[in-house]
Amino acid sequence: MQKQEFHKVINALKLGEGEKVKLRGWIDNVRHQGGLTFIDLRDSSGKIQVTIKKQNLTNVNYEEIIKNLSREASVSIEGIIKVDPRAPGGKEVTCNSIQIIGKSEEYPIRKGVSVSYLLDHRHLYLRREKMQAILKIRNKLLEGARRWFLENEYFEIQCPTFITASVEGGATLFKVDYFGRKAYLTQSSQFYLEAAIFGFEKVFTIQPSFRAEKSRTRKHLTEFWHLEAEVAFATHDDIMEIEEDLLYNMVKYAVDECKKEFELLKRSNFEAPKRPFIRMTYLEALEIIKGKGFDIKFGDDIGADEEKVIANQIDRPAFIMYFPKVTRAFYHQPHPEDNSLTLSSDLYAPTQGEIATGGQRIHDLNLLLKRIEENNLNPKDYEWYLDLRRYGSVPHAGFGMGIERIVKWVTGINHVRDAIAFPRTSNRVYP
RNA sequence: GCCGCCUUAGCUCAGCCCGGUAGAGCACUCGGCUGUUAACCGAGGGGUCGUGGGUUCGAAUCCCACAGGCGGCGCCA
Repeated sequence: MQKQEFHKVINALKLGEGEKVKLRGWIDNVRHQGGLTFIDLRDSSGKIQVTIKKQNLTNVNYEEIIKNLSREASVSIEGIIKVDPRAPGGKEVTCNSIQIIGKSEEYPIRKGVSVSYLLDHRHLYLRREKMQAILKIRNKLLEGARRWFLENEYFEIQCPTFITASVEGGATLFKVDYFGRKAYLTQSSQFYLEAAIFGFEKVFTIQPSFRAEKSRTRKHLTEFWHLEAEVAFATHDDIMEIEEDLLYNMVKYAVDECKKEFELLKRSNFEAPKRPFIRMTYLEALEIIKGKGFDIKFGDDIGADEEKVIANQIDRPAFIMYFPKVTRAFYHQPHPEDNSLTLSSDLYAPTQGEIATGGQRIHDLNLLLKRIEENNLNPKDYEWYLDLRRYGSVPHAGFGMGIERIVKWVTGINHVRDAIAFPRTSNRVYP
């Protein structure tokens, strides 16, 4: 298309009475009124009402053009800004000339359609204001994260999707046929990040992880975006401080940059979390949960109902520290004062629950081998990972955050599948 | 993997308990309307009631199986 000067809707709304505008975008809604037609014109920046009056059109005849003004048709228009209290937002465009760029068939997205219908039509639902707002906030959260990593001199590395060994012995991996060999889709880049710290020291990655669990919850996807970091010489305390500073700054950035989007989601009262974040031990968490009448004992995992107890009573993110060894994967560093505990923590967001997990990794070769055996795993599966402890091993720590869970928390939506453009769940790989 | 609910017009649902072969709203088509905000008013077209089997003179309706979807648990980020 020839390059032309068009206004963005957001800028058109700043102009005064009588100023000329050229706009292009999509018809969000249309209302015919005899010789008068209203369209809500939408572009990537917002919506504005355009009035098309029979006598004002210079380029085509009115009856001919309104036939093709269906929802989601793409159009370019020229007109004049008019201040009018009857228009949404107080301003509208009186149209002088209109051109249909692309006609639209009967648009399937309407009020009152079901959740599964919207998921089947996600490729079209994506253009609705609500989805746009969520994804813009997601975008700024990720931008905020990258800015923080850049300011703090981290190295961004990209890790493989095809892998051979599991990070968490237990979690279910997607199996793929790799030219006749068995391979899997990655569930975490942690081991690769650990390899990268020997040289880069502070590294991070933002890429998808895959879990072949048929989870039917509002917080699980089979393909989710995983923000992971690993830091040489860092302790468990250091890594919590890093998680806190990162999370605070990425949320603050999104809140500052997306005022309009938060307003649209009716979430203007959401603020960047207060600091410092809460730090409580696993044992303290158990006491709180017991206090609510739950029967839970040392060594038990914190289940969904128990997680809610904690999530609903915190006013800012909270670390739950020092999980028992029996609840954690083999690579976690034992607590120096209590060998049954680990130097690890889950990070909970208010009302949401777990959004990140981090901790200190075992850097001693013999201890790591011992833990592999205790977990009935085969050391041969972890040869290259063990190698990292053979050549200048250093204490180190890292964490992983679930991007969609953070988006869900920040935007207040009630399912992670709306926190990503094209969600993948156990029974959805389309569109 | 387990538990619960749902599946009837393009979409959202009513009808099912107490069996007699279907109805509303929205969308669509046509007509009307110069101030609508999910516009409105009038008319019209549109359904082998998820699939298979069973009971019955007769099944959307009762029974069984299967499939798909949604919600929750487990698992986790």
